[in-house]
Amino acid sequence: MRDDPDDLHPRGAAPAGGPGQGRSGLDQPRILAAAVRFIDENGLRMLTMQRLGAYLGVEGMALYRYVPGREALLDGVVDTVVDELFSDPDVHLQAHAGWVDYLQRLAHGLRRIALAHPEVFPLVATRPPAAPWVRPPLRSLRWIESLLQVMTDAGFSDENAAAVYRAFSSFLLGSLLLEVSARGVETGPVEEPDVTPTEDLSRYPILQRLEPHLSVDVAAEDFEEALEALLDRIALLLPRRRRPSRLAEGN
Amino acid sequence: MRDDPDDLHPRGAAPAGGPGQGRSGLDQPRILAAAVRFIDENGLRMLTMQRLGAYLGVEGMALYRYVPGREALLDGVVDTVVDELFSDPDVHLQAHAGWVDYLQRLAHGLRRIALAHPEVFPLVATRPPAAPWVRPPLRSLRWIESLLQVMTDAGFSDENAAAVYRAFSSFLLGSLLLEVSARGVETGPVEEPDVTPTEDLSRYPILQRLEPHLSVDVAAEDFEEALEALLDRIALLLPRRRRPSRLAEGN
DNA sequence: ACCTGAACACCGTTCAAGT
DNA sequence: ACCTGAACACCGTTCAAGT
Repeated sequence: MRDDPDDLHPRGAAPAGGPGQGRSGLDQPRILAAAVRFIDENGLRMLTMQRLGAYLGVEGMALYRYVPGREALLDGVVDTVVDELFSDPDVHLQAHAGWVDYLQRLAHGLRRIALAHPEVFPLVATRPPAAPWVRPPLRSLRWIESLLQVMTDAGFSDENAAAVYRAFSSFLLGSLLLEVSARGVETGPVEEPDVTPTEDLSRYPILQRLEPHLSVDVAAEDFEEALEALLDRIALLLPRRRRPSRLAEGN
Repeated sequence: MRDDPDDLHPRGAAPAGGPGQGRSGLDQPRILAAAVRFIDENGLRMLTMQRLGAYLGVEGMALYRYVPGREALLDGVVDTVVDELFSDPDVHLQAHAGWVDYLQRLAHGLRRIALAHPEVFPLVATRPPAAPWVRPPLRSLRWIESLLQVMTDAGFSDENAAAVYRAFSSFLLGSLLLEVSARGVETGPVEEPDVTPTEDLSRYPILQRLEPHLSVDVAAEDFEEALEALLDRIALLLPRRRRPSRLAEGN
């Protein structure tokens, strides 16, 4: 995934930058933002070059002047959404009160993104990364650098910092994908009122009994608990010196 | 994951199937099995009705006699792959030596499936579940029932059994999707030898320094460790009575 | 400079027609 | 009973032509 925004709009040699550049004000960032909104509103399956064109008041072919093709468009959508982290006032590349605070803010920032764009997140989760050491969902070189920086500064070895990045990615990927996929089925695809209502549950008595417990939405609590458990586990990697006690505190 | 569309043929199989019901021996299970093999060999992006037809020695439209459409075909592919759990000699619905053994075998069974079908797994992870309480990747009612049965039999409350199912799903989803996506980029899409070799790493000094640690494949070890940590966390949910000590032991 | 019409190869899907 | 040819609506993509 490209992380260099300059690479994305290579408009060389500053053009006439006045208010009226082009009739429709088409533009790569504008197209990507429109694509994100389109997916949010209509679902990924509805996104087609021609429909996105119409959404922007233009024929589909016009987009090819700004985007190399559909695949690149999807990559751009993923980058656009992940880059919202940079404008999240509660998440900062630099300022933080220790690695625990940093990872907590980062995790919550990514959760906000996933919940704001539930139809986009599966794309964030499954698009093949650009390099083997880029792990979804934190697929931005700047953020990976930042995380590794914070962890090594906090006293983690290089190896452990890398392990933390992997474990953190795995946690976020699992938690958030599970949450958006559960949310997605609530507001599911508008189907005919199933003739076989929810499949025959009578063959699964335990499932039937626990159904209330399984249907209740405790995703937020689950996320907090799993995050705390992960942070505790990470803290155990620190050299013995002065490991912050993280058992039972109230965040 | 090939990108050039020539020569998409089954590796060893004769096009005409078994003893003759119908000329081509077409059949829903046979079509689904062929689809799985096709995706394994050519990647999900290459799967089209016409190519799958050709793969089976038939025109694409012939498939519509056995499968309602492409979406249903993909659902069937997911089910087919997950159902491999039933024929895994190391995983059993009933026989097991306690819940820890059960969850360990189940986790490793799903990991084997993910690694055997890395191109299918993203589908297992992201297809919208049929019901809100079905969580990927363990999206089989029989297995959900089995897991809940084992956990409640082991003394977990209904509520905790449900929480275990969610936490277990989240762990598997994150770990396995991360692993197959990393594996997928190793054997990535055959691209032109990037002119900008791996993007400009010089702007990310920590990333550059830790690159060896990030590139090394320790997915198996990471999986074991995260699984052990999860099992420890689950054990804490048990009533105080006689909780098996699970701190520091050799699997 | 920017957009559109027309064209091409391919897709999913339906259905009458063949065997 | 099972498969195919032909047809339809829609895709992604290219490119000459319009403005």
